[in-house]
Amino acid sequence: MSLACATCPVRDRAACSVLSEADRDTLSKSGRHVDLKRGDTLFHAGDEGNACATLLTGALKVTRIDSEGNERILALIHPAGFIGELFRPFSDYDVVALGESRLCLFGRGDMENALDQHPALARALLRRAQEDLHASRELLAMAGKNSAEEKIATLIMALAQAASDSPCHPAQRFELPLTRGEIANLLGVTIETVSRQLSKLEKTGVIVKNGSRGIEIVDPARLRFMSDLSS
Amino acid sequence: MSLACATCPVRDRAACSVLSEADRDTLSKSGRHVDLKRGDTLFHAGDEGNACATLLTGALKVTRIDSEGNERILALIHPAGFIGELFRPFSDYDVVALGESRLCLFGRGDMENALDQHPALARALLRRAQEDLHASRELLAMAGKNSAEEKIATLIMALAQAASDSPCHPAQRFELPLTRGEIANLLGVTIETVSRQLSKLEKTGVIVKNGSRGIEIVDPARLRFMSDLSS
DNA sequence: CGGTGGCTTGACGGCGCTCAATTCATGTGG
DNA sequence: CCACATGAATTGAGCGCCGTCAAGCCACCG
Repeated sequence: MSLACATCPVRDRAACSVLSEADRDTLSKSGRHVDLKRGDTLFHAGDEGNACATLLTGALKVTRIDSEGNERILALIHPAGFIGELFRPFSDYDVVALGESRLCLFGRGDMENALDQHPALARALLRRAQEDLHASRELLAMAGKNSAEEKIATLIMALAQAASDSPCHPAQRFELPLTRGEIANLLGVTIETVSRQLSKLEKTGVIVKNGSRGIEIVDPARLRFMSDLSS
Repeated sequence: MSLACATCPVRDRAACSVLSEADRDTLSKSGRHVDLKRGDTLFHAGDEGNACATLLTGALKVTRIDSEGNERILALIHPAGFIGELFRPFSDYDVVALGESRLCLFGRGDMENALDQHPALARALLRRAQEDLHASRELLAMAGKNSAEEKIATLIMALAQAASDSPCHPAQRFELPLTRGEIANLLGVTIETVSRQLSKLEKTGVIVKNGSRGIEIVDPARLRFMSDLSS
């Protein structure tokens, strides 16, 4: 079952884009597509990590259950992202779809073989891993901000950026891939605080809410000022 | 100037440990040792990232200055850790020594050549990157905990673990590599809160303070309970 | 129609931030 | 060796943001 790399929505950005046409076709023979809907689990914490995947469309969350039984969201995965701990016997996290998502799934062994045969692929994955690390540190910086207002503003900017097709400026209107509870969890605040902050942003004319998930950014400058990103 | 890999303190754990004796010697010819003392900067944010390094002894912090001019600590590097963004034109973070530290420094070009010639090295670096990612997510989980008590307890456990030579159990006595201000910064609380929490831990008989940096863990079980790590 | 899950809004109290004073540790010059 | 300066750490007092608890709203669905 060969994959249609030619029509892949992330063919220019995913790790496999560094391979030649021929090599990519070879690798594609060992992969397959997987479709998930919101709430579907791709990997369970504790499973043996014998698969990895590239996200084509949709969004995923990486979570862990802490000792009190609370879910903690530790990362978001966007299209072209790579998931899979190649070097641990077990995966440490749950990976769950936040919406309709399509992935390109590979067996661990196949991927490891491909890594050995194609140094360029190893470098591409290394690059991805460093980008993930960067993203995680961004998240850490966001979680460390003192006020809830700052956290929410920063997250909205980041999600608007991710929802945009242009890498340079954020989408003006978009749908939050996360519920209030997930936002709260990610930022380390409560649902009520998230809800209040969003209401305040709407009342002060910075955003407009469309239903519970839709966001329209009315005053990007002020939003950016509130989040004051250096990056 | 060849490096003495044979006596390297992290020769079994660093990325280069996957190389054969001969290959490691070849790589070592292009590297050199660097010694830093507390406060010395290894990389500046904005510098062109044309070097990378493995930490042999000591500890480093990875920081960024936010738009308000406050330092934010985003990661700690312990011996055998690898530093260097191989795929970005500029480094995004400052990397500063927390104490007397020794590193093994390589030029970016040399390292990239080595990566292409030795797939095993690329895989080792990929593994390290995933470990860094894991550590960053641990930090994120810690920063997201609600109470300051939990954060401090978790950090002390983690630092005790890092200070121990045994991978399974924490050191009973050790020196904090961080000042109160750095701890506060890392955890997203204030200096005063850190100080108060440490005093409370001492008053309740969980730890004993030796000077401003020394920590002795008297009741590891209670400390672990307070931090309730699942990992 | 009632039930369910997600979201919003309000009232209240506590944890931690702010501001401020004091103590401690360290190094420097007389 | 002491006096002093300097910076870090500790401790206290007061207040504000946000967490907790609770009630109500909205959309969707059986």
